[in-house]
Amino acid sequence: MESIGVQEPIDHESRVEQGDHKAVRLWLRLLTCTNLIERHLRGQLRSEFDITLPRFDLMAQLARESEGLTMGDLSQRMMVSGGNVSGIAAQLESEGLISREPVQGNRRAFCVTLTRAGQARFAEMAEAHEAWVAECLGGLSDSEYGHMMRALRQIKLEVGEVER
Amino acid sequence: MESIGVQEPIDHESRVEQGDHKAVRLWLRLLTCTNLIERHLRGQLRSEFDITLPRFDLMAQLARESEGLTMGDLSQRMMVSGGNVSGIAAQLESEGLISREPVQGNRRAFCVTLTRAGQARFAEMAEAHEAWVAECLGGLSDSEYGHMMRALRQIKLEVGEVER
DNA sequence: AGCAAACATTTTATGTTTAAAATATTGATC
DNA sequence: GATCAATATTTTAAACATAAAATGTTTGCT
Repeated sequence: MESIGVQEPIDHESRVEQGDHKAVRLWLRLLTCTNLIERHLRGQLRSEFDITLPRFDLMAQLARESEGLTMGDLSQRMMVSGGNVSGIAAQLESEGLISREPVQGNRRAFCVTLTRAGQARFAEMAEAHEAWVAECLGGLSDSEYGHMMRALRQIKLEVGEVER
Repeated sequence: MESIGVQEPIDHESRVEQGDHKAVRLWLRLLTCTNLIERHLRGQLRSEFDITLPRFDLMAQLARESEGLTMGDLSQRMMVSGGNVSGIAAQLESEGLISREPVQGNRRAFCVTLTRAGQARFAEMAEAHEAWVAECLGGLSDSEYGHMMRALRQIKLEVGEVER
């Protein structure tokens, strides 16, 4: 095991110099935080359930839609490329956690759903996942939570504008 | 959770339940936001300077340390694995943007620095980068900015505790 | 019907990222 | 001074990610 950054955590954010702008400082802190949590969740999923974050993510999307989703839907919701979804889905299918069946009336598309085994497996994982996230983010007050949610919504809108 | 009584009050149960959902919602929003910005910056760096985000990040770490950094320092500060830094540094070195020289007194380590060309190149990119970040995050009020910075610092601490 | 454009997915090539094993060096201890 | 653990880096294998080309399918248009 390599165990990076286990000791004294020197990261993006703590090395920022005074000359850097407010926005950059916020961005680096945002990035650091997200990376830390993502790394933690990835490690937990791996050690507890021997699954990767992208595979968990795909299953989570399906768990919200009992009717199933097409590959394209998954690509959109997971915000990754179609080719990527193909690969991840192929693995989950080979493990028997999802199934891909033809859609009647459209022979281009597949309808992807969780198998019975996939549902059971996901239920276990989701409970643990929720607890891990709560450990990381549960310490915020209601007010802090509200501020964060509002600010993030605004940021999301602004990035959308910029991309246009 | 403590769960002292045999019959748990419904509102306590549901409060916990709700709290957990809250944390997950915040996490998903945080992740989405960060990914959106990261994707934007990655695209801009690619189209404007034909460089990837990890390469830019490595150069940014070096730009802050005129004395240079070892590969291990870089790994820690970039929060990526050592093997990853090896690959990225090899590319930047072959492009003449960084140099890696032996450290006197420690034949294991390398001292990595920006070359003259690397400094010039980074200066250009950093200016554009700051503007792109400001486009995404500059719309927040001072108060919102402060709330975000405080909340993120707390989250960072909590994740650190959890990892221990 | 014929044909072109759009759609849904997979394949391919390339590159990033990680974990783990491998290599080599250093320092401490006996 | 021999040995062993810690350190610094590279290499390897597997998973993930993207863009772009390829493969089929559907729809609309004439």
